[in-house]
Amino acid sequence: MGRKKVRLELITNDSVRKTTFRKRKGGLLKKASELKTLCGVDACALIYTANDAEPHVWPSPAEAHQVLERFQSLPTKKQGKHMLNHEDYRPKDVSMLELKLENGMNRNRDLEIELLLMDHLSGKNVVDLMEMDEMKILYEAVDDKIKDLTLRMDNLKGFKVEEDAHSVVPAN
Amino acid sequence: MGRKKVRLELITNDSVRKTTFRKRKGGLLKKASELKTLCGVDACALIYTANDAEPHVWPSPAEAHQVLERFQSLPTKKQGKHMLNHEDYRPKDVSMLELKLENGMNRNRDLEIELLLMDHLSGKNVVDLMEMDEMKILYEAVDDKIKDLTLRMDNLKGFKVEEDAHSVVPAN
DNA sequence: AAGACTATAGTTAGTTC
DNA sequence: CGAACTAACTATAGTCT
Repeated sequence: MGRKKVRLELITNDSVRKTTFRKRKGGLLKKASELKTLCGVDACALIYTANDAEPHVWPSPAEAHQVLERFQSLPTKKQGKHMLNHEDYRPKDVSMLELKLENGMNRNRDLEIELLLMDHLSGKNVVDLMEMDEMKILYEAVDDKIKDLTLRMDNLKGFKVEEDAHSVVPAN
Repeated sequence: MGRKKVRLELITNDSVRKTTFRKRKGGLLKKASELKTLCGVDACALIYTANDAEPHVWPSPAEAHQVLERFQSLPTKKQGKHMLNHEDYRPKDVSMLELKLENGMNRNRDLEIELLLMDHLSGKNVVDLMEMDEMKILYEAVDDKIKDLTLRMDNLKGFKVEEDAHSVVPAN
C-alpha cells in the first residue's frame, strides 16, 4: 500500500521505522477491533518493542474476563484446602490471618492473592483501560492490597504502624 | 473493502460471519507478521471464538515458550540461593525467608507464590500470553512486597536488620 | 515527532465454481 | 463448506507543513 511497494524486511532507518510502526499499529488494531465487532470474537494483542519496556497491550478490558474465569479455576485453591473449623470464619477476616500465622500454615496467602486479583480484575471491567497503562494499575492494586495486609498483620501483633515510615513501635 | 461497504456490527448470518472471520483473521495476522518484520518488534495475538474452546494463538506455541522463559528467568528465582547461615544474613537475601521456616512461623512465601504462579501457568496448554504478562508483573510486585512484609515481621521478633529505610530496633 | 494529504498497494464482500 | 475471482473499498509510503 502507499506510493511504493515496500520490501518485507526490517526498516533500518530509525525514524522511518518508528513512523511505520505507529501507522501500522493503528491499522492493525483497527482491523482487530473490526474483527471483534463483525464476528463477535474476543481478541487481544501484545506488541513488544525494543524501546518500550512495557508491551503495547490491546485492548485490555475484554480480556479481564478471561483472566478472571481462569483464575477462578486454579487448582491450588479450588480444592478446598481451607479446612478451618473456626467459628466466625470469614475469608477476609483478620482472625483467619492470625490463626494461619500461628499455625505455620500459609494457605491464606494464596487466598489473599486470589482475592486481590479477583477484586481487581472484576473491578477492572468497569473501567476503560484502553487509554490507561494497565500494568501500572495492576501493580498499584497489588501494592495497595499488600499494604493493607501489612497493616492488619502489624495490628495483630499489637503494634502501631506509623503512616509514612516503615518503622514500628510497640503499642501499649 | 470489497464489493460493498460493510456496516460495523455483528454479522448475524452464521455462514457469512464464519467466512468473514476466516478471511479477516488471515488478513490481520498477515498485517501483524508484516509489522514484526518491518519494525522488528515482537508481537502475538489471541482470538477467542465462541465455537472453539482453544483460542487462536499467533504466531505459534514456540513464541509462547519464549515468553514463558522470560518468566522463568525472573531475578528472585534465578539468584535465589537459600543460605541458612544467620551470620551471613543480609536483609534482601532469600535466606531471610528460610529463617521463618526454622521458626515454624511461615514457609517460604516467595516459593509459595512462585509455585502458585507456575502451577497456574503450566496448567495452560496453549498459553494465554496476556495473562502471563500480567502474572509476571504481579509476581514481581507481590514478591517485593512480601519480602518487605517478612522483613518487618522479623524485626518484630527481635532480629536486628541493617538497612536504611527498614531498620528497626525493637523497643523492649 | 506527530497530523494531513493522496496516489497507489493491499484487503475483502459478494459471487462463482 | 472452501478456493478463486474481481470489483470496490481501505491502508499506508511518501511528502509536506
